[in-house]
Amino acid sequence: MSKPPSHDPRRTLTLRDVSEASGVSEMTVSRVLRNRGDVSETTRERVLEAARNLGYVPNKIAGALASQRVNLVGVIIPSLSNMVFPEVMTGISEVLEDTGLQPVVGVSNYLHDREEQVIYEMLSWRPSGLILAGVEHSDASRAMLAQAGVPIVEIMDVDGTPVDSAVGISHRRAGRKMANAIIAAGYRRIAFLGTHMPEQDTRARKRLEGFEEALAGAGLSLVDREYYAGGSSLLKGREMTQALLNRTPDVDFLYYSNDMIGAGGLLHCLDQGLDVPGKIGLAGFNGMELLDGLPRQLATMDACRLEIGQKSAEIIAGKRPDGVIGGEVIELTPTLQLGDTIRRA
Amino acid sequence: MSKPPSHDPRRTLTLRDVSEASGVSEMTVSRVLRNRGDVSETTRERVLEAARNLGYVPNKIAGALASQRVNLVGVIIPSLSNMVFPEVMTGISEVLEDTGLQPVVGVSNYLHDREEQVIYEMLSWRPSGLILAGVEHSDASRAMLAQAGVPIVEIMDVDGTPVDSAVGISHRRAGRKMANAIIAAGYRRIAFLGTHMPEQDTRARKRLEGFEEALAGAGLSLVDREYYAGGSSLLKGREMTQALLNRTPDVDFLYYSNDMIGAGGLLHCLDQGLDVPGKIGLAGFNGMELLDGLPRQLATMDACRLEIGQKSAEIIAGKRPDGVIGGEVIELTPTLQLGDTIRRA
DNA sequence: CCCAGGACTGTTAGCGCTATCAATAGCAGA
DNA sequence: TCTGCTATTGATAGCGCTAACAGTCCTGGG
Repeated sequence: MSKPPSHDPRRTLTLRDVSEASGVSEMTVSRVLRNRGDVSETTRERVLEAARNLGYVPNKIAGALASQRVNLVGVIIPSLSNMVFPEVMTGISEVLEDTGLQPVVGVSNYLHDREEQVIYEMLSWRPSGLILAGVEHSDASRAMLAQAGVPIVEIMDVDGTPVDSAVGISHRRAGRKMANAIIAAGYRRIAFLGTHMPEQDTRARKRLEGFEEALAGAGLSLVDREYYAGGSSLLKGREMTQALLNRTPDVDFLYYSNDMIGAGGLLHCLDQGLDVPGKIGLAGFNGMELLDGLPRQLATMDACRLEIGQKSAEIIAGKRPDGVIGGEVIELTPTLQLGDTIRRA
Repeated sequence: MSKPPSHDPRRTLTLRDVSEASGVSEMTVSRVLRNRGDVSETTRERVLEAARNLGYVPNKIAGALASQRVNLVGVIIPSLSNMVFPEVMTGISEVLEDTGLQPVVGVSNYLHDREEQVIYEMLSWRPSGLILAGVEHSDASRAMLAQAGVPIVEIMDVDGTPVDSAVGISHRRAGRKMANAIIAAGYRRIAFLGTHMPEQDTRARKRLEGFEEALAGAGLSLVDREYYAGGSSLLKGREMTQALLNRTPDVDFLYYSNDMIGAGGLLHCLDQGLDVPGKIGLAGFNGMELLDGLPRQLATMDACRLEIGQKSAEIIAGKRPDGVIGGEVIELTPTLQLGDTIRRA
């Protein structure tokens, strides 16, 4: 295609190489490559051709240092395999796409220590903003975030005090809402199945807390609970459900901490020929579209993942309509989908 | 906790601030913070305390520019919602964890143009290496990669000519293997259901090509095919399967391009009371553990995702046992799992 | 008591790019 | 012709950090 580069191939190219090849100053090359400032059309073309021929790729490290601007936005999530987060990412990318900002993903594995490291690592690249899941962080993390001097958006959860901005839902309220719907449908012997969550998944815990609160309000309490560790899958859901049903055969509702294990439970119940939702109801959390094709539609609650991603990115990009600068808390309202696993009035 | 910082809070902290606060030179601070070179224990502690009090976070941009070293590894994948890639990421992170390298994810949305942009963007940060999915790239992309001067690993697929190293499976061979198993089980009227993949998913296409090759070798050809666009889900699988069965009721095997739609198809067939695998067999691709709890285990083929991630990271980290430097091609062999949806001899 | 050598700390130059301002040219209006 | 602008290009000075080398001080052997 293009002429082979004439420079020493071992050395990496710099602006100077392009400048020499095109006969203008480095500054002019820089202007052309960034599309900034006035450059005559002829010069522009000459420079672009030289850059193309050489195969020059700018060094953003130097550029960022000189300009004190970095077009990166750090996104810190607990896990990639959770499927919730890829969808949030989609929302983020969507919005950032036409802002010149680029998301950079870090994974904390639900560990606060690990999160702290990732925050430190990210901040050391001086990103234009940081989006991170949850409002619970180590003291050191909060201190770093508060000092960072860039917009910080905590997502997924608004039950707590954010460092700066926050976008999410109230998981406590979500739990209450689900509980109320279940109670309203006449279920009384309700059990919970979910992550073993000492510190792990705070949001699941908050949902459960809200759930139990609402039960208590109706004079009820959980008749049994079953925890598991590790990734969620259909199989896990089946196993847990079987275990629980063996132990407490007379439950009439199974509340799962997420749709995946809920779906597993549903399959198990159907296999057993149980009357769903007549004798036993089920509900999960998350509104996983993925699972739409199951024999029955699992009752669930949408966590507004896409919207959370979008709104958080808008905050970072300074795109919020009202021109607010920081400290904004956006609470979204999850919709309850009764599906086919909670009986209707 | 710590004393409030005494510097102007608007300005971001630099080494100099820590140096002044601790009464040593910037260089010594740098040494302490990077844990490099000899520093007396007392000095070290003094510096660390000063840094902690101030809440100093090093500027890696400056550091990278000065040292010409960047501890970042670019990973470019087509999509996060595919579930295949998160698992690859897990393998990568696992290996990079104790090398001081940090993965940075970019998403190409299965578009070569977009991929080219992401490659350019990533290379402009001068990462220590690049891992990217597939061996098909635009000419410009290949040129950039070849010039980059850092290890490049193309993953998932080895049917093609990699720029540098590659780790993956032969999708063509995988398709053939599956076809042969299906033929051996006595199925004859075989249909394909999968992504509408003009350019989209090259690997799915290669599998199909291999599949059809093997059919042809046995004097067979696909009796029907059904394509879809968009993300895969159980529901999509159901719909496609229904459409295909309506059109061609006498098929005896359904070969899906991935497990998710395969699972949807399986649910549909079971709903319809079809005799699986007696009258009709099904197979997918990917070995999604996620789906393990389905009523029947779908026949599938493991794509070695975790291992691909690990091996590719090892190459970047220079950890390959044999000390090979580059240009290594590692072909992994996917295992066929017959599950419950291909009849046994 | 002197000096080699180790342990520790400091000084000097950039890394490759961009912000800023200066310089030059070209051209219309006074 | 001179002035005042605009359009275009260049020169200079860092951005915050680290590599490389240059001390400085102290210790033990001769």
